[in-house]
Amino acid sequence: MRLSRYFMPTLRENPAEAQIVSHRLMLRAGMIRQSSAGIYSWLPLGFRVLKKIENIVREEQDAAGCQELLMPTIQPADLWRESGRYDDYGKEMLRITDRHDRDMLFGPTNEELITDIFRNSVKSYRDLPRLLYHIQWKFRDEVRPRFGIMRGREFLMKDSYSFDLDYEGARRAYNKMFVAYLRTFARMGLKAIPMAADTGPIGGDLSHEFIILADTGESEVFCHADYLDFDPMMSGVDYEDDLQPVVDEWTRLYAATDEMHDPVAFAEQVPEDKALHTRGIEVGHIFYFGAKYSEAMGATVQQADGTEVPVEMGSYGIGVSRLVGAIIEASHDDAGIIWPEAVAPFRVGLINLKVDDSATRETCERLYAELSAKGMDVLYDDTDVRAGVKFATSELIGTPWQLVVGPRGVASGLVELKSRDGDVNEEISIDAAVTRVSG
RNA sequence: CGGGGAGUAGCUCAGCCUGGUAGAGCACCGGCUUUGGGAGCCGGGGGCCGCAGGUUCAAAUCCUGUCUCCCCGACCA
Repeated sequence: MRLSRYFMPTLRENPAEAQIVSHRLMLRAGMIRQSSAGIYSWLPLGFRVLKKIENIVREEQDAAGCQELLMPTIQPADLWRESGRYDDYGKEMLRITDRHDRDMLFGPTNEELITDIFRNSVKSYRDLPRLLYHIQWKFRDEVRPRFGIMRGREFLMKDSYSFDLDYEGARRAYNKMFVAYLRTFARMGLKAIPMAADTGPIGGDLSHEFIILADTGESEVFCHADYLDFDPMMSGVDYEDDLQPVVDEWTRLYAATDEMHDPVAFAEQVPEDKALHTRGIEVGHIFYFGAKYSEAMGATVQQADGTEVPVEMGSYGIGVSRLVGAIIEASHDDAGIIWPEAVAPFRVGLINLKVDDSATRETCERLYAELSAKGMDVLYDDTDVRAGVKFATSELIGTPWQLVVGPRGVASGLVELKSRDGDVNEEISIDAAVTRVSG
């Protein structure tokens, strides 16, 4: 993409309303614009990142045997009356009346809807288990939206739902999602730690929040420091295997958010030099809730012996839009965003330092063509502004690689290769640059 | 939902106390100069001063109401 043609309205100054770093940087980099409190438009740059994150989530869900569908944003109130949540949910639920005076709502989540779909179509234990998900916009009318995209009212969420005949089956589904989540966040360059979460009236130990550590996080967290050295990408996971050992390994050490924190257990289980007390951002939540909805809504299957039982269910969420902010919180510096490669809007920022110099321009055009031909996402800064502005913009939007082309280097066949994280900064030949960046 | 703050140009803000018909920097347009880290000079364009009502000869400024946004707290992916 040529920057001269790209819609990327950057801001030099910090908008007054943005307090935390991810919100500031997203506005400044031209990723989002606020429409109203907690509701945002995604501009091209932000949208690219959102899509990349969404696709990683999708690939890992698919790999775990979860099947994608798409449910509507607007739901009928009657389904929620069946589960009893229409009254329980309170003002967070955006209620709408259609022209026929029917009560509708903008879905904050989809348990009722998926249970309705399931009960209408599945009658036999032979059709179990099932694992379904969708990636859809949700709306929760938060009293006080804040932190930009991280705590908006409208947000993009991946939510999966499992259906099993019994607890053992539900546990297998839970474990699949547990492992899929570890891999999903790791692929985005995040260290997400599963932490014990409140299971509410259901009880048991099948609820975990996946938290990434960041000083600006909303929740206070306590965990064993060894988690930071764990490798979530255990090679060749087979989702048909028994995943319990993996889950056990990841839940062996102490990890809890403040609401589940037990200071005594923490002191007993974690040596002082390993005790980590910091803040975190919740990016995922997996939850087993048994027959809560299936019972209320009559989602039953017939067993081999002819008797009917309500299915055992669980739900598994990932805050897709929140992840955009969370990744920035976890990866930035004073100059701007430092994107992990997997989610970067562009892999390479190609900077032409002197657009009216023909040799420089030709080199840039050649690099742009060759990298594009290799399938690299390149943002080519072909605009006629001063070098300092280009560097500042490039660092603000945080492309992992920066290729700087100026007349001085071009004269000797060299360009400058820099990595946004500061690890690489060298002058190399044009051919070598293509190879290095494509690697 | 309780407490606090703010709405003036695309962005950051001054002007308001003490009413007299709208300003700066950045951004934008034109020109000249400059050109490896957010350039300089000259000339321009752009504002129902959030909205409604009131007081006054006169309101961005004073009064009342209202809407919106932000922050702290309680609540949540």
